[in-house]
Amino acid sequence: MVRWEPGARERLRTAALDLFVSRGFEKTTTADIAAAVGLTERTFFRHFADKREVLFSGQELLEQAFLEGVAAAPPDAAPLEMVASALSAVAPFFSDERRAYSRRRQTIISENPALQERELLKLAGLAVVAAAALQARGVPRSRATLAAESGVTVFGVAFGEWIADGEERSFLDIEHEVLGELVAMAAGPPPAVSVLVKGSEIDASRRS
Amino acid sequence: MVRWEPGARERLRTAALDLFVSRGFEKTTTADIAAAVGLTERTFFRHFADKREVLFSGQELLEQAFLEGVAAAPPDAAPLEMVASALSAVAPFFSDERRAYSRRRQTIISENPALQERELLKLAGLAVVAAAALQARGVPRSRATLAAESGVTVFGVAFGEWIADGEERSFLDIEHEVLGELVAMAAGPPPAVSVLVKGSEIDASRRS
DNA sequence: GTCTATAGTGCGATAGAC
DNA sequence: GTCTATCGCACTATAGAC
Repeated sequence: MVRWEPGARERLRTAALDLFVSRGFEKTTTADIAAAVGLTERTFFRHFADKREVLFSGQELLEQAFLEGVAAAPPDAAPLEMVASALSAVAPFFSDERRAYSRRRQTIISENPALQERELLKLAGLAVVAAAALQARGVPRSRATLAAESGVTVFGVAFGEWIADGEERSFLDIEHEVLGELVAMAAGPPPAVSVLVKGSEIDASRRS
Repeated sequence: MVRWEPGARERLRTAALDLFVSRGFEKTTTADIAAAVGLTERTFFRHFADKREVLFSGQELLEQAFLEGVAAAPPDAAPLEMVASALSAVAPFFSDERRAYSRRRQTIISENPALQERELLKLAGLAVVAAAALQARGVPRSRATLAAESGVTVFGVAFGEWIADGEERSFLDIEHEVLGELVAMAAGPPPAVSVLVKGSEIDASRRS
């Protein structure tokens, strides 16, 4: 007789999501989750730093794909092209078979501010590693940060559309459509932007 | 003799920051903070929903300024021009006198992931209200979201530069420089982006 | 204002795999 | 023997219920 079944991590993850769906996140205790797979609360915390983290595994894989995407862009690629490449590289994670699971998971997250916080932190982490990768390819710091954050914004908006009710386009298609929209938006207005501050009109345009 | 001194909220806020700076965020308990201003832990929680929130008051004012900025843009303004206007509208919050305080506060936040999470949630909230304001001015949902998120990205990057060591430019100047960089970056590469997915080159360009 | 549930930590003990 | 996963227990702080 084995003292412990293998794959405790995975079992905890699936049990947690099931419990969150049926009872809600806050009404599920870490002890509940552990008990559901025949483990103790203490063991839960050896696998996950905190209760929320059980919903956010696999982040490292996303980051890795993002990095590989940046690296895969052609040598003379502009920052936004590297970002586009990174976006393409993560698309395989969001296959049609995964869409139902993602929707279930996102329902839980959208109901809990604490989980939204964690999600935002993970996205921010993605931007940080992407920015580092862009810098490593010679993009200046400020521009690398901006490009990486924009990429993550596109990723987030695309994800939101991908799991929307009735949506059937592929994640990759949506990503590139959103990226195209971002580029079009930025290209739209003239570089010199005239704005209103406290009622008085000023010229806020800059040439660097 | 007064039964309680006025301005409990403010006193709690300043005492909290002082304690966080001297002892660190995690080693400061909510009871410590309350005791420092002669109140009970229970009172602390009547003023702030949780321990982290004590560092994030005044968010409503920022949101309001952002909204007013969007509203102040000319009737025919493009989405990014409304965003530029919103960015200008929040600049007065970040005067030179405030810079030292902002640096102190940010040091604490950057040392604590839990605080970063809260900060990200607040920024996301800013994007949500801004997106709603843009939609109210006729910008389509997807584009409004994208513009609002980009605006918040610019705000965040600008804030990071504003509190950087040795930085002396005004917040408004930095904001518009960063916005200009975003526009330049988007204008740079051609709309058709060729990317690599899993080793095989594909054409990911889209014309909407 | 008091009481209590839950999250999360520290440390020691145990049991199997190698 | 070492390494790793588990358990058990005592403990604090947060946060919400009463």
